[in-house]
Amino acid sequence: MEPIAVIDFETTGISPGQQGRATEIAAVLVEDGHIVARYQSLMNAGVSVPPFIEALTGISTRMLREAPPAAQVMREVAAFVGDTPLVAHNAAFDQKFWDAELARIGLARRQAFACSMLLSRRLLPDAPNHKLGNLTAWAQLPVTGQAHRALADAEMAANLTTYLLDQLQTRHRVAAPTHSLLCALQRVPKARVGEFLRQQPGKSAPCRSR
DNA sequence: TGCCAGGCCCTCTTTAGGGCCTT
Repeated sequence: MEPIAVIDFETTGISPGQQGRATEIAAVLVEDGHIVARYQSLMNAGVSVPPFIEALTGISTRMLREAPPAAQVMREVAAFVGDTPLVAHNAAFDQKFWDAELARIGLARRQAFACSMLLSRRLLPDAPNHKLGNLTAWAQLPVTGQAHRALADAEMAANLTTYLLDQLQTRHRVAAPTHSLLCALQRVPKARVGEFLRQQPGKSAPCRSR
């Protein structure tokens, strides 16, 4: 599969705007199932961190005061990612902040987002739920650090995405899944996932027992 | 004044409602 960039934001709220700004971002580049590069930074958008968010993330207003400006961080992470296709867990959330923070510095997103949460709902229906931390534990993937910090969550989402790609290849015998396939799969109604996967071209031969 | 995210997904649904998931 082509390289992908998995990103994760920490923010002051649930939606961009006056009450919602990014406080931290991480991006990891994944090639051939391995994380090959990492970017992580707190960012100072001139906002205060609500007590609930500080308790959740450990990120305080004082930490942000000492962080580089949000505009500088977004320019750096946008350059780090380039045109690499994007992935995030519950990508609708991260996409909103990615687009909003880029717009503040006059930039626009150039690539599509795939969502590891929508994909896990389709490919891991037996999981007890689809929270990132719980999926990581359920699939016995590595614990990458403190949950609700951007780099740890981005690495967990990257590991989960690699796991989902492995499921596509070994369980569903899709020979060469692409980011475009992930974007299409996440929009397929759950009841039609099996039919969709059976129709994929380039499937490898069925496994034969010895 | 009152509201305050929003798309996905399931079901005791479809002329709707509520939980999930992200911070």
